[in-house]
Amino acid sequence: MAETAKTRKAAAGAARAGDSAGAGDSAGGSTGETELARAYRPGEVEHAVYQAWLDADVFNPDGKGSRADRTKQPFVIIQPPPNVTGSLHLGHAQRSTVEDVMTRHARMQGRPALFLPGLDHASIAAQYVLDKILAKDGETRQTLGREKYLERMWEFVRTTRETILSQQRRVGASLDMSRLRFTMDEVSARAVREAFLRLHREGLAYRTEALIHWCPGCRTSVSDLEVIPKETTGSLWTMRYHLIDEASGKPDPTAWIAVATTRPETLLGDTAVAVNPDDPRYTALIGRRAMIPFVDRPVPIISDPVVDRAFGTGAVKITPAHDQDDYETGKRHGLPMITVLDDSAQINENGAEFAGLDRYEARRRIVEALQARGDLESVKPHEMLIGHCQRSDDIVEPRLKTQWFIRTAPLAAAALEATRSGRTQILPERFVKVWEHWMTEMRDWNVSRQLWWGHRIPAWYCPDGHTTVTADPAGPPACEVCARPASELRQDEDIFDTWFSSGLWPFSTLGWPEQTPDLERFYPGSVMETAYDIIFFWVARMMMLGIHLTGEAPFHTVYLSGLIRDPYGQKMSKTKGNSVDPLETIDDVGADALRFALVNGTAPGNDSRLGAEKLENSRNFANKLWNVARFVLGARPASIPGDAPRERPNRRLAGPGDLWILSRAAATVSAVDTAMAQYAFGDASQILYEAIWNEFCDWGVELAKVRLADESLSEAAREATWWTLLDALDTYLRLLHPIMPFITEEIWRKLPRPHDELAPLLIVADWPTANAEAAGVAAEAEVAALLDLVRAVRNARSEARIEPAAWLPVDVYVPEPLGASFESLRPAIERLARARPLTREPDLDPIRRGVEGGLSIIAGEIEAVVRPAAQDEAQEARDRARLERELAEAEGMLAAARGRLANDAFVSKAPPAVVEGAKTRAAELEELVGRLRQRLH
RNA sequence: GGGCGGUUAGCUCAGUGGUUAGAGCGCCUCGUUUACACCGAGGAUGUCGCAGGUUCGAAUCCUGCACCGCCCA
Repeated sequence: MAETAKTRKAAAGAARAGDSAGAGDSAGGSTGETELARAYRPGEVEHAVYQAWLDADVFNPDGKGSRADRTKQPFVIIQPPPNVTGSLHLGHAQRSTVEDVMTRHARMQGRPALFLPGLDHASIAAQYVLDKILAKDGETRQTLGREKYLERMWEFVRTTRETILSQQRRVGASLDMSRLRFTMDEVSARAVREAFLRLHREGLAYRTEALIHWCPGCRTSVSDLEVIPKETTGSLWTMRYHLIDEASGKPDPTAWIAVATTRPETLLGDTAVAVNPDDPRYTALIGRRAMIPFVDRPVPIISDPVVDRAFGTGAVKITPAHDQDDYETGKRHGLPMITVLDDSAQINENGAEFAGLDRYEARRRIVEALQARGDLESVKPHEMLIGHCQRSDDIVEPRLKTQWFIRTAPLAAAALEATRSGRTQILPERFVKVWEHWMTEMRDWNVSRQLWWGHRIPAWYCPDGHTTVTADPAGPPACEVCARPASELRQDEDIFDTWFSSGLWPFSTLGWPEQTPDLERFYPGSVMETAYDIIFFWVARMMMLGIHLTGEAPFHTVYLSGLIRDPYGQKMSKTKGNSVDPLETIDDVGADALRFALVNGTAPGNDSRLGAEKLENSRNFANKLWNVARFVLGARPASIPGDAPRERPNRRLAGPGDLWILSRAAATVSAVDTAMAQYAFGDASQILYEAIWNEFCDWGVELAKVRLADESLSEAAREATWWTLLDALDTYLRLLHPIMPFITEEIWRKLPRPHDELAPLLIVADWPTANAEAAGVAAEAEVAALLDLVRAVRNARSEARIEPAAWLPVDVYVPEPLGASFESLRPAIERLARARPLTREPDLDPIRRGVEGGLSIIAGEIEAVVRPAAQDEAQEARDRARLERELAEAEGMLAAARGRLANDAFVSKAPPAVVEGAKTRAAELEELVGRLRQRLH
């Protein structure tokens, strides 16, 4: 690429062609002319900049444009793979941004930085979406059949995949696309098979019949986590089961036991009635039998301490095949387990005359029939929690199924140990408690899904019921128990829970189980960034499987992001219609503004709201940066040729304002470093916002303007000022680059480069180090004092309602050691305070005596008088009011300071530095109060 | 029921024991000083949810309470 070649030449010290031509070549003509557009137009910049990164091959840590130091610890973020079900929302954009900020920061620090992209097949979600699409054509999964259905899925996924990847590019994510992984590609598939094989061999994967959560809509089992309990008002029906007269073996029409239930239809599967052993009401009935209506099944009346005597009648029906508690009770008492619901939640053949009915239709008819028989005692409204499918919102039914499970106890213990020992750190820390609780309570993980889109479970069964598990995609050659040939074996119909492959993600993406160079080098990764709502779903599983299968925790830091909400605090969702499309936003305000808005004002783990206002503010910030760059580039002294390599500012020739700028920039570097080290990206963005806007633009540039235009200064001095602006701008661009990569890159490429700058692009340029020489120089405090003078004059003028354009005489007393700085900055102070003539008095008296008819200025130790052309009484009164207000404020603070110092406890117990500070403070206030009083006398 | 978080300016939010509690937006006054009106100058606005406690000192730490939200059962 032309730009790269050119800058390399420049780096070698050779003269190069003008910036504008070089930039124009690669910026798609947007910057063909030397001048920058008046306003920043992201649409004209972003594509070209992204292309420049791609062309330079800098996203790949080993790419030809990479400047990574291979001896440094790599920085690795494996991106949480978005679902291929549709398009990305703001939450994705937020996460991509945060991940990208970290990656870019590490890259600029010279570390090999890998930000690995991926996509998740999301079985259940994808099938849910595709089924809806198919339904429009009157098709269903079943009518198409497995093979055709999967063809359609791959077709669907090809399109969404492109959408998602292009969105990632628009956001500016510096993903290494050469390492893109999909959870359904062969590398991932191999990892899934191998992981399962190992777990099975170790007895950590087992197959058993157990009660699982069944979603009739999705026609699959789902894990505990995918069931969302919802508060619902249902009914509590109390019905009578007639006792069996053991003599005749028939139900006694006059004797019954009343049981209460919220799901009458399950009575078809009842195999017992249970009471509490300590419940005197029922002691006599224990051991007798009751008749289940409609199915005419005699069942025992058993006693079990789990029965809550206070619930309903104190006697409960037991349906082991359709209720979690009953299942446990059934196992304890050896009760038969009768399934009465089929896959679609219709009553099956065990349901007598109700067979074939939907569960709720069956419920209605059963209640009617009970009432007709006189066996319905009562119906009451009942508040309860009902489990809904996370995906389809159908009411989930507990059902018996033979499924594969992962034994989680040993895995969870190891994961817990990793966080407790500090090998993996969870941020923010408050989530540790949640994590620990979850990890200690976890139940075995049901991984079978009766779906088609996903990794087929690599288990084969022979007619004798033996199980053979293999990692060979072709299947086993024969049953490993009885050696029956492959032709007689049948593969498990089910697929794995998507989170099973997701749990392998940190290493399957790097080629595991093969010991690839990537795995060797990039595993374990650095940071896992994700939203806190999938800490259990995903982080837990990555930790468990990662530690178990690789022996190492998959990352050293888990950074949990908050959720993005709309301006009213609502979760964004497409169905609510309040979701914000990241691409539309980028079209509106640019990717950088979106990124800034997503990071600014956020703290790790805290939800944040995003609305038009914030986006606008961010856009304005981008524009501000653009314009200050425009100014700086346009202010180049004529004595510096356009293609001159950059020089470090000459500190001996620089003015106090210049030193102030450099000092502030150095302080910003330190502050940003501190924030970045704590993952406080919101802080970093705020620090930069304030440094660039409130310091550099509002004061630094304004001071520099005056010097640049000052013909009385030497050419070299003016050049030093300009190089100072460039130096500071360069520092700010570097610091801001991780958050706002496009605009900073675009501006940076227009800056003259120093001879020793080796980076062709900002993205691979060095992260700044705080310049110790520049930090905290004495000039900074002196300039700050003089800027206070300017502020005080402006304030007084404004409060006195003097027209801003008027130039007014100002007499000022400036004590030492501020004199030299004052003289040096005099032209700037004149201009910024609209003070002319600005007369420096050698001592205070003439100032104080001359107050009559003027505005009194007290700025620290500097005092001044502003003389309006013709001061009227009203103006004088306003000025007096201002001073009185200032006096009252100062007196209040002085009283507080004195009070503190009068307190012996404070003086004796507070750290000496604090006491010292308070003394200084009190003295200053005393002084100020004295001055104000004098002015007001 | 258990846990976590929140409650700070009109709104949205920063603020991990130390001067006078901040920002953006909004509000008021003023402004074509060519970097920027996507701007500039100036200004007003707070019982830091409530009640106790610890401390020389509390928005910040502790206890309790209220309200809002989330997670888990």
